[in-house]
Amino acid sequence: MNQTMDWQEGKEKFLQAWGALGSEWGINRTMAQIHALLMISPQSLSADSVMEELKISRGNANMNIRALMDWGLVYKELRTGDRKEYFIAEKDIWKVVRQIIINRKKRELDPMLKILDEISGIEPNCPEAEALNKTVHELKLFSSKADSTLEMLVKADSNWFVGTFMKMIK
Amino acid sequence: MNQTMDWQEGKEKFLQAWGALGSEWGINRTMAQIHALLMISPQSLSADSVMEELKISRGNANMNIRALMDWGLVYKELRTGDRKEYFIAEKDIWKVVRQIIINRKKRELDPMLKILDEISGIEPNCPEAEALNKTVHELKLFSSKADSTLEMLVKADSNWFVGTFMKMIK
DNA sequence: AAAATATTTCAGAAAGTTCTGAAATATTTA
DNA sequence: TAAATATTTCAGAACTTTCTGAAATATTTT
Repeated sequence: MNQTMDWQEGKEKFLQAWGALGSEWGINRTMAQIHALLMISPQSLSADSVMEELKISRGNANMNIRALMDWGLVYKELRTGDRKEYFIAEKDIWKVVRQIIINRKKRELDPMLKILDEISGIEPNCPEAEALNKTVHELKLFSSKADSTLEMLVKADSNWFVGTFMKMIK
Repeated sequence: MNQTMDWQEGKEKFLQAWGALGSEWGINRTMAQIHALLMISPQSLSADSVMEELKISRGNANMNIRALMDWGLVYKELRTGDRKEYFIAEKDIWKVVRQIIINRKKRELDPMLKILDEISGIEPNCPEAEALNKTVHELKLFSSKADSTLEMLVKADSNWFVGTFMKMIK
């Protein structure tokens, strides 16, 4: 019989999968797993709960929760009459993706555009220099387009995206 | 005086920048640098030239050139009367990006969709299970959309993309 | 078929990253 | 202000990834 998966097993699979995906994206495994755990938690969790659920040390939990907050993917939540801090993840997947785009764009695309500018305009006095110039020029065009596309995606809200953009590709 | 950068210096900056960008994307530094080197070379290069230019070992060069060929970003070129193999990079940046999308989609998005399907339909008999179901459901919707968007981008050719898509965001 | 040359493989070394756990610091309560 | 509790930091350990270089394999020439 096609026995339905139970919650515990589903949760574990999900944490695993999200952690693996994270590593492929240069986000570390634990950071991705903490994010996943918070995404599927109905309540906010304390650092201790995170440590226990994922079997990780206090230092590790602290560092990665902090990083998630820096990325704007996790918020602190204070409960009155409780000294601990609790953490809650952004659950709107579109907002999550948007935060990630913003962060990566800042870290990667912007520096790349800067360097391409610096390399522009080398004296084309040999085939090598010409080839370099050509590649740099094309990359600049492409990056600027990518840049404005991402800018647009970041500014657009979820509904606009689903409505307008998705209609286009039907 | 605003002295223009010379070719050697520009090349080095470019190789550095591309290598760094690669590591942020889970592509290893050397692989990215070999790709960059081939992108800005007017001629195809032998493994030996790559080794010498980037100061890397034969094994390293071989492994990463191989990986680049697997990704469809670099091709082998044979010269008549020469026993060595020469390598040349895909220089159309749009094709490069397309290959990368294809590869990453296969490695990441497809497995994620598969796992989300497996986790679907857990008995919602507690708030935890409900929250998991909700997250999984939303991720599935989002991933399918991302999937078809990428499918479209992959099928579209460069000109279509620049014309239609870019006009839309003006 | 032997010599010359080119390519691939892979074990161990080097480099890079992530994690632990205990100490330091900060904050709240009594 | 001292004790209790919570959070942060960070040196070294554990783990992961990447690289080297020499040996094995493959290919071409004589």
